[in-house]
Amino acid sequence: MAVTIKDVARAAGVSAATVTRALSKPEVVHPETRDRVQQIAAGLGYHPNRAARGLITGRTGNLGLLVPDLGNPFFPSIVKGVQARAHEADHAVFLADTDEDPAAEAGLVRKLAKQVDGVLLCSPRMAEAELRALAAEVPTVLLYRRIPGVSSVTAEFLDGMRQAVSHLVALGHRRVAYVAGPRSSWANRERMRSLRTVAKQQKLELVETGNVVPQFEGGVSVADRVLAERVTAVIAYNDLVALGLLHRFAARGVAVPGDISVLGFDDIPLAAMVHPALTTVALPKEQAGHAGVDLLIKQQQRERRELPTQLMVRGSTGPAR
Amino acid sequence: MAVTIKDVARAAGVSAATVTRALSKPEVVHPETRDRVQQIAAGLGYHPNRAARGLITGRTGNLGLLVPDLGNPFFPSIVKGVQARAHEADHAVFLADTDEDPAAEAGLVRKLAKQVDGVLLCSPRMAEAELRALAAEVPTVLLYRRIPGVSSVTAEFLDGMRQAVSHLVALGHRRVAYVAGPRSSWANRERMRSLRTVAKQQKLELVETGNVVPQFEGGVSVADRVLAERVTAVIAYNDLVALGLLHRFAARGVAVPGDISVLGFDDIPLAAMVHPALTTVALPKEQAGHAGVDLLIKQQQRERRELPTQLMVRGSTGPAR
DNA sequence: TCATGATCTGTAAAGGTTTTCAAGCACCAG
DNA sequence: CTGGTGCTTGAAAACCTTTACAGATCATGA
Repeated sequence: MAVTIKDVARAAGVSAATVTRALSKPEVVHPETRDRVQQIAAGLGYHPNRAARGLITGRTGNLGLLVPDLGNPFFPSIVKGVQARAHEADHAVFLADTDEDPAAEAGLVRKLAKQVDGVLLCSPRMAEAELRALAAEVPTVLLYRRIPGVSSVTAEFLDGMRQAVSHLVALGHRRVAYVAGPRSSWANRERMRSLRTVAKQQKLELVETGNVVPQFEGGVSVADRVLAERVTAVIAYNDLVALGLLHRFAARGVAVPGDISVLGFDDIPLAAMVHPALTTVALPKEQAGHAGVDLLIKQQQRERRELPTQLMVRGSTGPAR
Repeated sequence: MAVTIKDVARAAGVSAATVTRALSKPEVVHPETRDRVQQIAAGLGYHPNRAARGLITGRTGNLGLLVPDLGNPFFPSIVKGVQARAHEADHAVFLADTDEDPAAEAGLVRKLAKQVDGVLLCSPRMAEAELRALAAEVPTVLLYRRIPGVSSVTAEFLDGMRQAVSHLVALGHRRVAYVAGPRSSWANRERMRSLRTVAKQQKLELVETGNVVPQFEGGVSVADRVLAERVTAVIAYNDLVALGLLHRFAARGVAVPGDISVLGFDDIPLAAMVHPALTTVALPKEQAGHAGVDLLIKQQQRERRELPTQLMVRGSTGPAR
């Protein structure tokens, strides 16, 4: 049913080898033959079977991409970026959603491993040792996580935090809360660390609450505790949590930014759509996807790329009360 | 480098055939041999190369999934559903984002075709004839589109619209606007048709505006035109457009639902997070993904499944002014 | 003891492609 | 006319599995 290289060969009156060459190394075959073969291949709608090709070349033209939760709009943006760049490079992408289950991650990767030239692991919660073992089996690029000896794409968290804190300090805030994300998350540890450093530098008093699930509900659940701390501003682990805070504040009649300023992290598309629009530290998402694919395709091992961040000032932050 | 069936065979002192059998048809090999082989395979971390297997069995264990825009939260939800069910059935999924480009769709599918057992086409904008041609080449299931002779999963749009309109009529609305989506979209045509039918039945005066891009910006761009129509309620093509309306209304100081009620379609996660929360017709998303995968895996041709819809009444609709 | 059958295992072919190697051919210089 | 060179092509092997077929072993019943 499917048209194979033999069909083309027969139709063109040449051998399979010539067909392959006409399509992938056009310069080595006689122009006349080449044109005829190409024409016939196109006419028959022939596309090489990539699985068969992969078997012999060792390169499948496929990439694997693991994300923890497509429900968080941060990740679809990354997927979009990966997807776009992979497509440009004529690669297809396998997607797997681990549903925030670290235990499932390694297994999923190993199952994919044979079918791909490499995998992009997005914010994996996996233990470092396991991650390292995995990276030894399959070419791996980490997105938004960094461990020694493995390629990664991250963002300048420290600089992002600095922008955020400077913004708050300039608005007169002296005591702010941080709503922490999952303890096992590298991103959370990194943000926390950056925030502590910057807060100390800028003499900002920090109140840490959490840890919450990195979702809307997490923000809702911690909002009242934040209010009880009598801070004038709150920085959330990510935008989804910030939106949860916003939601609960609105329900309780707490004015934003009048009574309290709210600052997020990620800059998901949503952040600009709500009222008040969320001030947030924008992380490169599609670009991270692009960079990750580039690293993988160029087979660059142990390469680190750190992309810039940008504070997006919107309506949810204002002068301290 | 990768461990193949031969490695296992050698280590176990048996032939490759026995290894295959020990793993996929355990009942036909001697218990003792079977256990030994299985143990060694596990120890070596052997996983059959699915590409090679696919070559001979004709089944790859892969599914293709095409979506128009991951930036619209409606689609990640579907992807999540597909992904989850596919994984249960031990299938991997190829994801492709066409970026709302109908021309790219067919090409993408054809490139994937050889590597998958079937494709899930989500809301394709492709012309019906082309879609039909494609379905003849690859087992195909349409998600949120219906054409004769091709399996599909859709939702009860008509019933959803009836719920929505009844809700508005009960609140005293007599004249409402509909913001239409892309003209080429089947979903838009379907919603439009349902709405017209229901509006006539319930004596609701309908003002049609649009067509807008099915995104936040689309809603923003048409909001003022909607206000100029002096309607007391507006139904948007989808939630993203509704959020755009909400945004622009808030910016202009138009009270929702005080001055105008807003009703969406889809029930994306976002809808419940904004203020006022969006009243919307919930479409099954993850379930649609599940159903689609089931149809594909069971190889059911020309099967139609229509899932129920549910009006979610939230804060954005209220009594007519 | 022999034939029969059941149970278990190995050999070889197949699937679609790429690549290595060698062969065929035309052309040129000697 | 001969040997060499360069271009173009085909045959065959290889990639990793699965499966049809046949062979081997063993026990059973006659």
